[in-house]
Amino acid sequence: MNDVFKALADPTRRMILDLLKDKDLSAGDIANHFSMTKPSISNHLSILKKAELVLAEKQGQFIIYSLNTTLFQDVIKWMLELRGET
Amino acid sequence: MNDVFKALADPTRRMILDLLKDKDLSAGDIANHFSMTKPSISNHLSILKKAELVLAEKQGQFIIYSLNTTLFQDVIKWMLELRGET
DNA sequence: TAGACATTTAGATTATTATCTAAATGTCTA
DNA sequence: TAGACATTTAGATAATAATCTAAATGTCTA
Repeated sequence: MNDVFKALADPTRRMILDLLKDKDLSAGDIANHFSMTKPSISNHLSILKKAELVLAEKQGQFIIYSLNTTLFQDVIKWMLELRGET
Repeated sequence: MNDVFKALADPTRRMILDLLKDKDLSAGDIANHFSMTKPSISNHLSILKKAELVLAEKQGQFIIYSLNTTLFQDVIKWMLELRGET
């Protein structure tokens, strides 16, 4: 779960997840939402992908990213346990 | 919420929260659970305190730390929203 | 009130991370 | 198949963060 927490620690990466909530987007579309270079966004995407918070599917020359919230379950479980809500 | 995510990104700090789940502990008690110097743990505690994930109460020469899970609510809400469970 | 103890602060070092520019890779289409 | 476009990789730099030792601060008690 460490990769997940590390990935969530950066505000840009959390914003990317927020963007993907509404619809899947290409790397370029995502980058266009930020005042940051494409390689920087590409790096953030690779961190999110390594944490399995996003999925990447190649469609021709585009790579379409989508949200994967399955690991949120583990985080939520950990938090609820800390709250004593086993 | 950035401070919360930043605070949660470090495994030592998450372990400290796990420790405090069972009972409140002094800074020294917490430090004794780790193979790290007391100043390092003190630094981690200050980051957790800044994020409001722990509360610190002075009792004589001891400082007793306790878990504060109120902000977890915000994190859980954010995650559920991303999952489309508004 | 001197000394022991608990904790933090200060300052330095090292490791990690975020970001950039330039270049490489792969895909589409005229 | 040449060139345009989408994305990533490589390599460098700068900002953050984790950790340590040494010292300071505050509190208790003999």
